[in-house]
Amino acid sequence: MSAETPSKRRGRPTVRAERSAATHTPPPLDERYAEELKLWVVLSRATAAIRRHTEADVARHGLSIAEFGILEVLYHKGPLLLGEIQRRILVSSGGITFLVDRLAEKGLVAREACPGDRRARYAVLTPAGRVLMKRIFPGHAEVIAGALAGLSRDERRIATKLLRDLGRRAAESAASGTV
Amino acid sequence: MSAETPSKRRGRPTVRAERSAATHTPPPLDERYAEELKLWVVLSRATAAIRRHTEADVARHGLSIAEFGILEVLYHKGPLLLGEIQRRILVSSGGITFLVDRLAEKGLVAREACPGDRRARYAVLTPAGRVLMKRIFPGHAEVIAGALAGLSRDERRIATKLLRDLGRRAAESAASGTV
DNA sequence: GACTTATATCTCAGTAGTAAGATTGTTCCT
DNA sequence: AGGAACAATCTTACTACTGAGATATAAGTC
Repeated sequence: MSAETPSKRRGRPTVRAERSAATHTPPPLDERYAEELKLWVVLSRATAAIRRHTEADVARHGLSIAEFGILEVLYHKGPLLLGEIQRRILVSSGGITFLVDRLAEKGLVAREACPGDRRARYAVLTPAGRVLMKRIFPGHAEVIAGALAGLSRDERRIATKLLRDLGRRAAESAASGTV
Repeated sequence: MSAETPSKRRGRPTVRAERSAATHTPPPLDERYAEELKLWVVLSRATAAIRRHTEADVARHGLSIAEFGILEVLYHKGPLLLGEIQRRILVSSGGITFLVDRLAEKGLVAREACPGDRRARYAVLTPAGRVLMKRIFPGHAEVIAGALAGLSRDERRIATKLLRDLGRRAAESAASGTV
């Protein structure tokens, strides 16, 4: 309910709004969960708005969010099995193969055999990948911090706690379905 | 940092973890924005977890989230111009055409001419669409409420306020790019 | 050691969505 | 009225990603 872009609405006769309102029979009373629905709306919207910031930032370097996510996790955690990355960045099994392929083509990531298990492959950052992350990660962190600047430090702390609880519980009650 | 699925890890020799940790040179100090990054992580994760609930629910009726979003906004607001829907559910201009086409094929939505402006089209719920929403919306609201049950009523209220502020500000500072 | 079950990744077909530009229509200005 | 500028939707080509199944490997059981 706050997504209305101001927009000069030049070519828009006012007939429309009236009509919109006029023929509408009021919704059946689903007031019961109004507050919950509202929370879900603001949660989705906030996430989408911030994601637009992060997408725009990584796009400047020719990366998608998912690609950047892989680079970031490798940058901070070191070599990881493809499946481990998959669980962290929440992408399908086919997706992780595809994404690592593409990062490999770009020369940012390489696959390495896993000594103890010949089914498994590690993804590792190449030197070029590491250099790239070193160069762009700090700016990315700044973009995120900027996008979160609508809250004070204390508010951010509270939000973090609430969202952690919320996410944990929601993930638990979602049965089975990761892949 | 909490996405590790427990998983019985039967076929997984322990060699791997050691190696992972061993060859990893510690990340350069990006402690500066650690709290902000954390908030962004829990925010994304919570949203993703809840979205999985909502997706699973609407999929039972053969709908995608975007399709459901259109039906819902029409259900609650009455006929709307395609552009208005687009701004509300945050999809590209091509996307809204595609989605309304598909809902029209399913017989849930129809296009109607706009009396005052022949470029514009209204989307309206067909009787079948209205019946469907009447039938499935309450259950959907319940699913959402259930997914949010990790927070108490007071916590939800606080979260709503914080997220509204956060989203508003983040949307403002994202220049231009809606389409 | 053969068999069953589980795991890790990959392949491939299909889907949902985006982005850029085309088309058609509207308003403003002279 | 004529033309410039702007707006709403649609078209088309493309991309990222999903999901089901395939392949190869591993571990536990008898």
